[in-house]
Amino acid sequence: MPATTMDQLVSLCKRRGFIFQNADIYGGLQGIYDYGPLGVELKNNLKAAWWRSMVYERDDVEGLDAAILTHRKVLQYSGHEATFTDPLCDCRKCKARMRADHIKDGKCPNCGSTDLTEPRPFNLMFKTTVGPIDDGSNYAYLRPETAQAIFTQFKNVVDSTARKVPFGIAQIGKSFRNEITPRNFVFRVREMEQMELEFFVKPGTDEEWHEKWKEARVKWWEEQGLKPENIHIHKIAKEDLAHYSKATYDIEFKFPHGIEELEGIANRTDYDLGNHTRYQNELNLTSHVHENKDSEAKLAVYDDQEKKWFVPFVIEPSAGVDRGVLAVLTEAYTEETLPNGETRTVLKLKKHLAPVKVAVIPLKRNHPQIVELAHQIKQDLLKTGIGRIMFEDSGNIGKAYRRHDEIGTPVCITVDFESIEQQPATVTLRDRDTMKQERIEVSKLADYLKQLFM
RNA sequence: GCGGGUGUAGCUCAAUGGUAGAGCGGAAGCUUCCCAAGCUUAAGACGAGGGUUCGAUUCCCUUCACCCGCUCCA
Repeated sequence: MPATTMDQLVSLCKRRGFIFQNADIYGGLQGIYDYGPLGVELKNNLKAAWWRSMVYERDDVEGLDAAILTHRKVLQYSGHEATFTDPLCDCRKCKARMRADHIKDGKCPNCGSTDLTEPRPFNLMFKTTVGPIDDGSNYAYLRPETAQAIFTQFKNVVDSTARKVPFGIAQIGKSFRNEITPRNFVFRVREMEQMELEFFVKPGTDEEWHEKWKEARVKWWEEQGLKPENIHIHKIAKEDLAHYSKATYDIEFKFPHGIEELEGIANRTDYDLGNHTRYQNELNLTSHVHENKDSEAKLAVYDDQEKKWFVPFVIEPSAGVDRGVLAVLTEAYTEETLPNGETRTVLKLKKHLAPVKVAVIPLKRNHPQIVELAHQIKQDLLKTGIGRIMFEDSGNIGKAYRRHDEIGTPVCITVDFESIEQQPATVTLRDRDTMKQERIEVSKLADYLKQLFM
């Protein structure tokens, strides 16, 4: 089977209502996309799976949903404001970062090396005015990552939950980056959604936890349907690390446009909590932090055994929701040739991700009794709580099946003449992947589906 | 941001300096209708703006978006 192309996915996404270009009718906004009727279901399902695995199934993680608008100081002390606003070059030799216009003759002013990166414009943060007066002084940022609020709320979460290290705080939400080149559909976008966990550990145990989280996250992506052979682990070279990171693993996936990052798992050390802390000198920080007289907090925990305060290290598994959706779609997209030569497009999504769980189809759409029974079955099955169940009466039965193959509906239920003529009433269940059918009593449907989907 | 390419209906494509045609899809209806069947009916497009021209979807300019490289990292 040929690899899925981006064009195939873009076309399917638009045709079936997964993802649309934002402001389409006005020409579109670069790097901004909207999720349509099926896209929102798929995305919600993916986020729910993450939340369940991160928060519900663990005993050491709490959730958070912080604001998008972000206090300037937060991003000043996080290091974002300094590194995200001007065209900058990095020296690969001494790791200094400098403004492009401070470089003379292509040499690093720090060490003289000529091994510099290309100038990169770092005006990556969106600003907006807060309050009615727009004189440029009252502004806030749209957060460039969800992580910072987890750090700034660290103490509130600890105080309100009595959590002890090791523990984590999970958050799903929108982030904004004014990317230079949005590209490759929803892979690189300016408004994105992240699923981030900041996991706080005792210094010294950080490397061990880093490994654990790497394994756990790969396993999770496999549970979302990504094939192991399409997943790669990439350890970031030291000279390429982000300003806050001691070590980073990328979980990469074979997207239609190439093998690229799906999730990053960084060891952020004590950099962030340290930077947002006022009394830094008392804490034996390992990171190089900026003096902070604006913060009122000591973002540290007390070690009862050693009788001293310490700043936890942070392991951060940070995944892109939009990239996740793209990856899952890429993997699920399948074109099969049927015996009669027809091509069948099937989205072989994992059941828990499928936007529509079950389609209920009347075999004949203008037969009142059949239609009524189909409606009734749909309403009854809704009570199972397995997710979206659709009443489907467009076209003929073959078209309905193909339509639901293409959007990944795992099960189609068809109400036919036998359903209304014989007792006990039965319907047919059709499996998306095998196209095989079986008859089942209507009274047993709910239990059957609950078992299948839960 | 730089270089290259693309832009015709929801999707895939066609034609043309004289204002557009198809397949599929979508809508309504008929058909005891189980894998894109058949029949009937109606709907639907030249990305946007400007210029040249008697006349532009076609030529030119600008712009917007997408794709491919450089870049990148959720």
